[in-house]
Amino acid sequence: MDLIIVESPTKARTLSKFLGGDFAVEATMGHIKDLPKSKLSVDVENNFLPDYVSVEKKADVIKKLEKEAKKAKNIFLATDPDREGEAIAKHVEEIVGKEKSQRIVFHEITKEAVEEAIASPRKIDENLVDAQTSRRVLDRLVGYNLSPLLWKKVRRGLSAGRVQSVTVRLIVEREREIEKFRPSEYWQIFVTVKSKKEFVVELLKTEVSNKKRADEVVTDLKNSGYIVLDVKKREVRKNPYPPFTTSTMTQAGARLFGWSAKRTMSVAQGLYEEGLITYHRTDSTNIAQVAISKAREFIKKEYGDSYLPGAARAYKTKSKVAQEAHEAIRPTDMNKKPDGINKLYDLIWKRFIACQMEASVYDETTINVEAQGKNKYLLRASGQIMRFDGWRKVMPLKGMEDTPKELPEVVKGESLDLIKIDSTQKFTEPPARFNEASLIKTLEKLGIGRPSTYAPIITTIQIRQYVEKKEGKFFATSVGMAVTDFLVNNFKEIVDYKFTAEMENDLDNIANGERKWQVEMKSFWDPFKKKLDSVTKDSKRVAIPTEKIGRKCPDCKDGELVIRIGRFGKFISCSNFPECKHTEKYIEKFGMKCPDCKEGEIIIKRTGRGRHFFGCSRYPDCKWASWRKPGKEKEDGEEK
DNA sequence: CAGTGAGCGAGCTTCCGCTTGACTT
Repeated sequence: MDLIIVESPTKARTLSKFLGGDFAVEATMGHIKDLPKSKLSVDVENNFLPDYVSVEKKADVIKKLEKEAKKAKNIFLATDPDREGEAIAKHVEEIVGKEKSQRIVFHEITKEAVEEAIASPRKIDENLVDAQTSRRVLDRLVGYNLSPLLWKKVRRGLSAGRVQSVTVRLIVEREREIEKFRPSEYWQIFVTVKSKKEFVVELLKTEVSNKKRADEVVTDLKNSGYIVLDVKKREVRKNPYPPFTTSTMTQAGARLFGWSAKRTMSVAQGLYEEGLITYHRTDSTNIAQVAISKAREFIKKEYGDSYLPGAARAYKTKSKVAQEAHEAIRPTDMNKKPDGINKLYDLIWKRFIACQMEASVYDETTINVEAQGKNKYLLRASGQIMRFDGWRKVMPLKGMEDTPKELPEVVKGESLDLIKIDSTQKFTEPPARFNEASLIKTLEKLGIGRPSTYAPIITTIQIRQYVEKKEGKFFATSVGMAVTDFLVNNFKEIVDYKFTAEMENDLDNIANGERKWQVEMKSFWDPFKKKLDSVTKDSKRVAIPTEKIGRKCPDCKDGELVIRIGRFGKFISCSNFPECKHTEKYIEKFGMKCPDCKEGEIIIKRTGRGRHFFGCSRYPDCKWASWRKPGKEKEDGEEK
C-alpha cells in the first residue's frame, strides 16, 4: 500500500474516496515544524540558522504519520504546491525518511490531476524550501525584535510585524486624512427639458462653488434656449465577475451580508468540510477543466444557447504574489442547487455559474444639450437600457443600484422646452473609512498577507487595540497612532507599503536559485540590527495621548478625567497619574434595558480575547449576556 | 468582574502562515 500525505483532512477524505483502497491518505493539518514561540530561535551569528522544532500540538499527527509511513511501500508528499507546502513536505520527509518519499503536486482535486501527479514525482525543491525559511526567519526577526522594543518604548504587551504594522498604518493614515479633510462647496444644477417627453440634463464643467454664482447661472439658464447638440448611441457589454477567491469572497460577505471575514471564512469552512465547495483559502481564479465543461452543459440546458459564450471564459489571476496552489472557490457540483443550504453557498454558486455565462448587453445613450443665454452651457443626460441580461440572469441587480435610465428619442438640432431648474448645494466628502471589505481589498492589492491570514490579521489588530470597529468601520486608536508614528519615524523601510512586495521579489530569486537566502538575509539584517541598537539607545519613551471626558477628578479635585487604553480595554483615570491613582470603569451603553431583569442597562463588553459581547450593567446581580445584538433575531441558514 | 497608566525589575508579553477543532463571555 502507498501513502499520500496532504495538508487538509477534508482533502484527504476526498482523495481516498476517488482513489479507492490502493492508497492510505493522511493529513498534516498545516505546519508540523516551526520556530518555538518562547524564544527567537534564529542564530543571527551563525548564518541565521533557524531552530525548527516539531509543533507540540501536532504530536498526535506526527505519530500517526510515522506509523503509516512504516507500513507504506511508497510515500507521496502531496502537500500544497506553494512555498509553505514545499516546506511542509520537507518537514514530513525529515520525519518519515527520504528512502520511500517522493514529492508530487496537483492544483486541482480531480482524479485526472492526481493520477498525472503520481505519474511524475520529483525530489523536494530545496530552493523553494529556502524561500520559505527565509520568509519565516525574516518575519521572526522583525516581529521578535520590534515587539520588545515597543514594550520598552511604548507599553508592555504590544506587537509589531511585517503585516500587522502596515495594516494598522493604512487605518491610521486614513484616520489622519479624514481629520484634516475640509469639505469644499459645489453646486449641482439639473435642468428638466422637454421634447416629446421630459428628461433631465446635468450642467457640466462649471466651477459653481457658492450660492451667489449658482443663482447667477440659474438666472441665465432660465432665460436660455435649449438645443440638442448631438445624440450618441453605443452598445455596452458587461462581462461577469471572476469566480471567488478568499479576498473577493470575504469582501462580498462583508458588503452583502455584513459578515466579518472571520464569519464568512467559518461558514465557508463548513461548506468545504461538507464537500460542497472547493478549498476556501485561495488566491487563484483558475477553474478545473471538468468544472468548466459541467458549467457550460448546465448553462445550455438551464438557460439556452444564447446564454453560453462561444468559448469557455478563463480568468487570469491579477495578483503578482499569488501562489495559485488551489483553484478558485466554486461549487464542487453545480447540480447541487443553492436552495436550502445557506446564503454563502448561494452566492458562490451564482458567482460561479455567472462567470461562465454570456455578457449582459446595454444600449447606452448620451444626449448633449447646449443652452444659450448670456453665456453658453453644455448639459448632458446619459442612460443605459439592458437589451440582454446574460449573466445577470442569475445575479440580478437589486434595488436602485445603477438602475438604467430610459431617455426619449431626440434628434440633433431639435430645440427643447425648459420645464424647471433645480440647483443643489453639495459638499465634497472625506475619504471613506476602511471596512473589512475595503481593507482586505487593499491588503491584497499591496500583496500583504495571504488568504489564510486576512481574517486573523483583522482580529489581531483589534485585540491589540490598535484599531476598533464601530458600525463596521475601522477607527485608529491613540495606541495605534502612537505605535505607527514610532515605527514610521524609526523603521520606515519595514512599514513601507512596498516592503512585502520587495521581499516577495527576493524570495522569488531564492526560489529560482539565483540567490542564496543567507546572503539576502544578511543584507536585510545588518542595517536593521544597527537601527535597532541605535533606537534602543537613543529614542525616548512615547506618550500615548489621552482624551478628556470633561469632568474633574473627584479624588484629587485637581486633575481632569481622561480615557486611557490599557491592557483590558478603555478605562477612565485622572490626568494627574501617577500622583493621583483614581480610576473609573469605562462603560459603553447600548441604549436598551436588560431583557432579563428589566432593570439594568445593556452595556457593550469585551472578552479577554477582544471579542465584543453584550451584558447587563447589574452584573453580577444579573447574569444576562449575549454574543448577538439584542433584539436581533438569529439569522437562519448559515449555522451548521 | 478586577485590573489597566509610570517605573521599580520578579517573569512575561511578541512574528507570519499552514491547518482544524474546542469552546465561548
